Amino acid sequence: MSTMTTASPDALAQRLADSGLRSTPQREVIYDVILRKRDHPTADEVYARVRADMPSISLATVYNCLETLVQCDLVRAVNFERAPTRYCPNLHPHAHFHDEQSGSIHDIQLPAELLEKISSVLPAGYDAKSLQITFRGKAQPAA
Amino acid sequence: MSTMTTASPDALAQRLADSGLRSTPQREVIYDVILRKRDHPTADEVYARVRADMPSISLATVYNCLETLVQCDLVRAVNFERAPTRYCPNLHPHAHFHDEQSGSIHDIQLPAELLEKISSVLPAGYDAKSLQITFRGKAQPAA
DNA sequence: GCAACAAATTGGAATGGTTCTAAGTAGCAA
DNA sequence: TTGCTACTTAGAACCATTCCAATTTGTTGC
Repeated sequence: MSTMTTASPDALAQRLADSGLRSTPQREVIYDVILRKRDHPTADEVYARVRADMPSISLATVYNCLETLVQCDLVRAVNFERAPTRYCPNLHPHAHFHDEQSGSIHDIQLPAELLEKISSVLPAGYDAKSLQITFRGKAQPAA
Repeated sequence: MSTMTTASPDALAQRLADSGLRSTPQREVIYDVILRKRDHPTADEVYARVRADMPSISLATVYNCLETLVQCDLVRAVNFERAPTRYCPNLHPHAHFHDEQSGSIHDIQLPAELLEKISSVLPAGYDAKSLQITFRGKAQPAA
């Protein structure tokens, strides 16, 4: 199926190959760690999780691999304020809700219809390649 | 008139007083510099502009004063990716368009109706205090 | 399998925007 | 004045990230 947007673990080698890159143990474990727990870890958090499986990995490699995964469109990098970059395995278009109390990030589904409406506010001559929508506030844990 | 959202230069002293803060020459000149040229300068750019009027000011003070102005809701701080924070004198709700070629930021007016629609996608329990919308792409200079 | 080349990883140093700190200055209150 | 507090200042510290130079790993052609 060619239209899937959430890649399976195997997709990694393929995507890398498509870009002329190699599938390495480091890239595999990092990708795996991000898919396993579908939250929004920072590079440091990824580093911590990966070291459980691969204690010898370096932080520089974590940064390098995350950058590679972002280039290959396998994960997305998101920034909130000036906090450390977070990495997001959700490749569908969506907004983020940043909970100020807990610091946690929640994905917010966006209807395609709304995305169109938002893009349509751009004046002529503006060609948007990407759109980032971030809410900030209080989120009560869902019952 | 109590509903104006773009403050006049005089509003500075009032707003500061409301928060129990003093109006200082440094705060005045920084606020003035930001209102004068309505773009999205970084702290460094503000520092450069302010030094024309007040050569002895320090960068730390520029950061301090900008922070104060943000607290008093006289300017807004906006972040793009991990680039230096920019300061925005436009207090109306609006989106930003980040032109990848020139690096410049353009304000995009948002209809109130659209803002409501966007906020309405939040599930129950999510209480958003602020909303940031950023486009990224190519902008042709308007004719 | 081996040489040769390219890609990837590594630790540590460097970078750069921002914040912190401790000292000095300035304005207000008794 | 004497104090008190707010504010400014220079420089050090911070910290996420990137850079660098050296090594390791993988791949390709023989």
